[in-house]
Amino acid sequence: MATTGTDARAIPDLLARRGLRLTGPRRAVIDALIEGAAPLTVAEIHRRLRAARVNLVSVYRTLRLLMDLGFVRLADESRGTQRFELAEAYTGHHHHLVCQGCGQVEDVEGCWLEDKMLEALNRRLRRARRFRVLAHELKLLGLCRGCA
Amino acid sequence: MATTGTDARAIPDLLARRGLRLTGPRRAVIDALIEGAAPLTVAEIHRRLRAARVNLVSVYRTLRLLMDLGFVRLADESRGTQRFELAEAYTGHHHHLVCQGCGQVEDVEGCWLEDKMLEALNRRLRRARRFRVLAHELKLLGLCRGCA
DNA sequence: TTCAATGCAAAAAATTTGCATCCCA
DNA sequence: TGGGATGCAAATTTTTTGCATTGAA
Repeated sequence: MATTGTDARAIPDLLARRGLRLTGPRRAVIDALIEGAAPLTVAEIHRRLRAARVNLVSVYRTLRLLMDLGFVRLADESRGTQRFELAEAYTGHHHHLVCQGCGQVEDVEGCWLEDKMLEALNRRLRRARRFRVLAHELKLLGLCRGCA
Repeated sequence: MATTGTDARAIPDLLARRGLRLTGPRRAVIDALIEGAAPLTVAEIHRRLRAARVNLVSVYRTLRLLMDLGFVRLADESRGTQRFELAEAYTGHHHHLVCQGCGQVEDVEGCWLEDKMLEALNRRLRRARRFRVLAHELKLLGLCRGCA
């Protein structure tokens, strides 16, 4: 996981400051996202939390909450199931390597898209399509070590 | 839809040439993908086919078949449900505008990523991560006309 | 005519909701 | 202690599978 940006370990405090309760399941889900080195599915998070005996439904509910608060985002799911990761404020801007063999997703730090190109593209889409670009995602598809 | 590349109307013939049967549901799904100006969900395709009385299961099975044959690809689903579009051989290389308001997906023709940048990136990932890049997807997230 | 393809029903997988109980603030 | 959060069960939604029937070649 890219480690630029704010420290995600502050998220529990931010939750508390908003008047929300800091419970075991919530701490556990946040920890799993911090420790996970890449976007995780609900099932993967739940599996990592089996020691904490957290209910699957609580994983779903906590992720929804963290999404609504902007701490977590949906990192594009490559086959059917959704994958979640910390918001870019915590991970830093990065992109994804998606293995077409096993479906695993890895992060790649940084961004290779040139600002000038992005600006020109945004202007053009704003004018020609009336679409306002707010963010971008680049996904590199291919084969990982194991699947090559 | 970008219209560079081979004519997708040849797909039925290609199916037949492979010894597969050209049935009503298959023609209908292919037509829907050709006429649809952007990646479509199974539900959207099924809705467009209600006049032809095609079973939902046949939509799923036909899409799977077309995927396996390389005529169709999974265009990244932005929220839960998968979206399908014709392979790049038929649509031409393009990227997607995804509205964060309504979830609708539009195509943008062409590619603004520079070849040199892509090549450098591929070399670097091959060396540093042993990941072999075969394709890329760029998604521009924002707000469409209606949702702005 | 024949066997692949379809439709219907039902199973499986993924996600959400209702409600009684629990426990953080 | 009170009300938000959890867990369990059950409902929804999305996708897949089994099997008898149909229809394209």
